[in-house]
Amino acid sequence: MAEVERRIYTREWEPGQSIPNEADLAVELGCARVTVNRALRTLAEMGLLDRRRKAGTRVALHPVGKATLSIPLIRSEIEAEGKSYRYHLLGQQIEPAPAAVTQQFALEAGAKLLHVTALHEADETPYVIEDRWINTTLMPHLTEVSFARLSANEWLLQNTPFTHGDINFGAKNASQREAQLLATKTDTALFVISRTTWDQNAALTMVELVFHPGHRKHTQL
Amino acid sequence: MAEVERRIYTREWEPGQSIPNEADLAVELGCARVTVNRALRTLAEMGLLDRRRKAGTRVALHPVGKATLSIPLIRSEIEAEGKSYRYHLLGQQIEPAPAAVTQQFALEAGAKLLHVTALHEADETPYVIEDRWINTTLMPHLTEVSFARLSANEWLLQNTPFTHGDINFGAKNASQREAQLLATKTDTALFVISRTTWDQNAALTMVELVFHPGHRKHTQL
DNA sequence: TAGTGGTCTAGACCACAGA
DNA sequence: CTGTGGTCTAGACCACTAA
Repeated sequence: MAEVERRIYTREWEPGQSIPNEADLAVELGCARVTVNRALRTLAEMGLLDRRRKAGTRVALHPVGKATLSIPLIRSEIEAEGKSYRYHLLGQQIEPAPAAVTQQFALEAGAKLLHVTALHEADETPYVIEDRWINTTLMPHLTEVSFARLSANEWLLQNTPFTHGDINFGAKNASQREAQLLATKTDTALFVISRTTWDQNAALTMVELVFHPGHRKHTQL
Repeated sequence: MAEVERRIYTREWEPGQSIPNEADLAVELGCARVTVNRALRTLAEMGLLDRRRKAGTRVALHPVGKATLSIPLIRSEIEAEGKSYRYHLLGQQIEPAPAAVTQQFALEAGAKLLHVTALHEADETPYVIEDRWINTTLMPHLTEVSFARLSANEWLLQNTPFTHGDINFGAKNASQREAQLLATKTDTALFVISRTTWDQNAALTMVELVFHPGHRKHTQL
């Protein structure tokens, strides 16, 4: 793997260029084909190579960045920064959901769903607002859980298996209420993460996380 | 792999629980140990398992989301949406860099560096502002390249090998100039990606991408 | 120190997709 | 049709680290 990486890096193998097949490389490098396969597969996952059956392996044209973002619990995220965590439930009620939500959940317009809003604090200062809709038609027992102590974020992650999710990163101007909760001015630019979590084909929950001003999500390439 | 995934998913193996070791699993499932290893390694990469030598393999406590974001060329990103791409160079000059930049580049304050600003358009409407500083002390030949036709984004990605990068996602209120370029109002919340690219220990380039209002970066979990 | 995952080998068959 | 990567096997030694 190191040798192949070296050849790519030194441009001995140029971007777009086809490299020898696994069998040949194994002979040349004096190792088993499985070993070559493992190395090339890993490099392909890293985005340095493009592999296709029959067509062979090529050096990726654009060393396309693949950033892996970890999406931890909000509590873990805050504690990882060495700050104290505090949680306030702002509201938990069954109410008619907006169209954007019922549509994702494949329910008729105006269906009543569980709506949970909460504020997470780091070192006694507002960190993020959690605004969540939960599809109680799939999880009716959830109407009896109180999120006063344990956040919905945490409860769901620990108790609800899911198969996949959609995430959107964006920005929005703070509404009056958001500004108040996050101790900032109306219209301040806030970083927003929206997430929908699915189990098979059914949407379980949608959440919007509105972060305090200046918050940045960091990752490595 | 499917069988292990099933056991995790059905809670037959609960979060935090230790699962049999590779050798035992191989016997139980009637396959070779390497095959078990491959499966468990993949599941660990997906975040479903935690593996440690001697300590064994456990079901991950928090099915921690790992979203992989692809960071493509801006042109590719726009063309992938089926829109036409257009590029305008706004400025390209050697000038004293702000402290935040010289610090990252490990240069003395006030060092003169190449500063490139450009606007990328999708379907004739502003898409993103690219504001870039390039460490010309490492790439002196770059002072002679014109980015009038080909964006620095594209040129660098194709010509400059790098080992790693830092990415930050955030939000900012549009400055007057940004608002004008993106055809919006001052103070509108804009989604921002900042990236620093490194070769070994040396920072090559820093770029801030300020997207048009409403832009969202999407990915799957 | 011993148990676990990490990695390698030589050989084999298969599935896919380009030519 | 056929070359390529995808995957599997049985067996082996090693490196790390928790007990």
